[in-house]
Amino acid sequence: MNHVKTYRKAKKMSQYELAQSIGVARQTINLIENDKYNPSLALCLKLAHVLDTDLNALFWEEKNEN
Amino acid sequence: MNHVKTYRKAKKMSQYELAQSIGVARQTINLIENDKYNPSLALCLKLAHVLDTDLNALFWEEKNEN
DNA sequence: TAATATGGTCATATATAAATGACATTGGAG
DNA sequence: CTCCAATGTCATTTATATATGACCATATTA
Repeated sequence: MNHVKTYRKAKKMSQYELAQSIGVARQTINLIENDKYNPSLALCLKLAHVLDTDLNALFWEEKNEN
Repeated sequence: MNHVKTYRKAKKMSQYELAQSIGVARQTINLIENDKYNPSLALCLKLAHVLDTDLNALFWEEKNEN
């Protein structure tokens, strides 16, 4: 689970607006939010910038297996 | 510029060893280190875990445009 | 009722990440 | 110098990210 949807909602953007603002298709945003696949690093970086956050906030999950 | 090579050297691993440890080809590591392309998020996450670091440390560049 | 905005999903096509095998170069160790 | 490990790079193939167009469901508003 990533946190794209949470950050998008915080900016009050629709999937379409977010897609437009980073130059991808709306379906791409939808699939990413629903973990249907595996975005490229370049796309992750664009998302982080548009959503005023960073890679870790959007995509990093700490492992607590010690 | 990403910091994969720096973190790999810190772990004293070769490109081949790093590639083996995350299940990709050596060339893939080489291309990523030299910014020849655009790895997937899943691959970035594996790299971060194997190199005992996180996404921001490897791939995030702060923008200092204020 | 209809109309619109948003989100989820499908099928098809294209661009590119990644695999594979090969070869050249570099640097260190003998 | 030779030998070898590590790296850089090329060409080809395969898997998949992404684009595009479409359709459906839901909620809201006229």
